[in-house]
Amino acid sequence: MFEWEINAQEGSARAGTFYTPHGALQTPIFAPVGTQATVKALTPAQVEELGAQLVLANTYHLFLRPGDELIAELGGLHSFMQWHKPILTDSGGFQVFSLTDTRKVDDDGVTFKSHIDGSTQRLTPEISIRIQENLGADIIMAFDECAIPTDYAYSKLAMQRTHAWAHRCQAAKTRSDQALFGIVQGGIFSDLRAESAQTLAALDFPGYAIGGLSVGESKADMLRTISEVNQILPENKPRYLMGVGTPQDLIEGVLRGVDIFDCVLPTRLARHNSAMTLTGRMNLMNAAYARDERPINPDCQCYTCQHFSRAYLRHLVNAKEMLAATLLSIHNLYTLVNLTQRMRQAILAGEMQRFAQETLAAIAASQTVEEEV
RNA sequence: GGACGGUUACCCAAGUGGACAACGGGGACUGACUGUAAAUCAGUUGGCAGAGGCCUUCGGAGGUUCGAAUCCUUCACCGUCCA
Repeated sequence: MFEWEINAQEGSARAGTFYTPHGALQTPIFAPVGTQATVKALTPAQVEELGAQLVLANTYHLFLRPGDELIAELGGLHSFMQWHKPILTDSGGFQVFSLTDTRKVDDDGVTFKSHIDGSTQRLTPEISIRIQENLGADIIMAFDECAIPTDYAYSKLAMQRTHAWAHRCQAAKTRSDQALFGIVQGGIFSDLRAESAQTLAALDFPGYAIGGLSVGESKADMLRTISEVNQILPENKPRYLMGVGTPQDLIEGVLRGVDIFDCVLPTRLARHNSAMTLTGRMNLMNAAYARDERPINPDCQCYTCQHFSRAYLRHLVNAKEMLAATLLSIHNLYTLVNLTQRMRQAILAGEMQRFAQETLAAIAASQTVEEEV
């Protein structure tokens, strides 16, 4: 179980297969985020139809509501949410970072105020693992501390804590049918990232995540950090870049050896009326689309683009109809999932460099146009 | 025919002598969003100029006043009631 094979490699880019109890992941992949055991606005059938192989859910949210023990009692997350392909649960570490005002971190763990009812809650590596074992995902994440990536002193402290917690997560883990991934931290600092990657590599996880990026640092720092970390992480394990991202980020990530991505962007943008394309975003609220009969992207094969005009989508968005969120979520997720599928094909065919160059050039060209306007 | 009440920007609606280009909603327009406290948040919404600024507005016309969306006269239209 949790065997990882590299099917093809071109430069640092890899096409691989990761075997889990709920099926094999053909990487590179983009995983839709379903924080509360649902990819917002979509049925599992729709998520599957657009080509997603893996869905992410969240420890913190499901622990607070409806409770991990309840989900275990009901047969686990797969059965509960009726998603029968692989699931990854995040450890709650990111909430430590994002719930800035209501948390207290110490070496043992984190005390939170619940965003739902204000009650005081506690997460530690052991509690996070217990929750994730109750949820029953195929891939579970070590409990980590994410920090503001440009603060050296704090990044170092958070990194050290993350390492100690990674040990404790391994020790607390009891199920053998779940793969526990370690998370590299260290902000944008080369020495910290190197230390973090080496320390975690020595712990021999079945997979590794790069955390703490795309949270405010520059794009150059993010890309440099990904390269540095992946040079150290073992090649014979999958690598997961957490919380990324945009089409450009996915291409740049794959070029630097990333296998798995997740991001809320496609589904959030969809609910906020924006359609993603490889070359930019389209705000469907804009009056310019009122009479536009074209699909969002004439080259897109998704359900939304195969059936609906920009004019109709603009109407749905404008009228605040729920279907707008569904159709835009399908399109946005398809765009990223399809991009990772095309990158896999390109790597298998030995054409990834060319594909990346062409696509990145098109993205750069569209951004230049926007700046001139 | 008479008595009251009303007419404010795209719509609803506050304002009853100076702090009013005019509260607040809605609508419209625009922007942001990267391991989801997010179907959210922010900005603009009389015209002109790169800000201070200038010009034109509160049903129409006229008047009082240093000054009017606010007071007076009159006309128009809408509503309720009495003949």
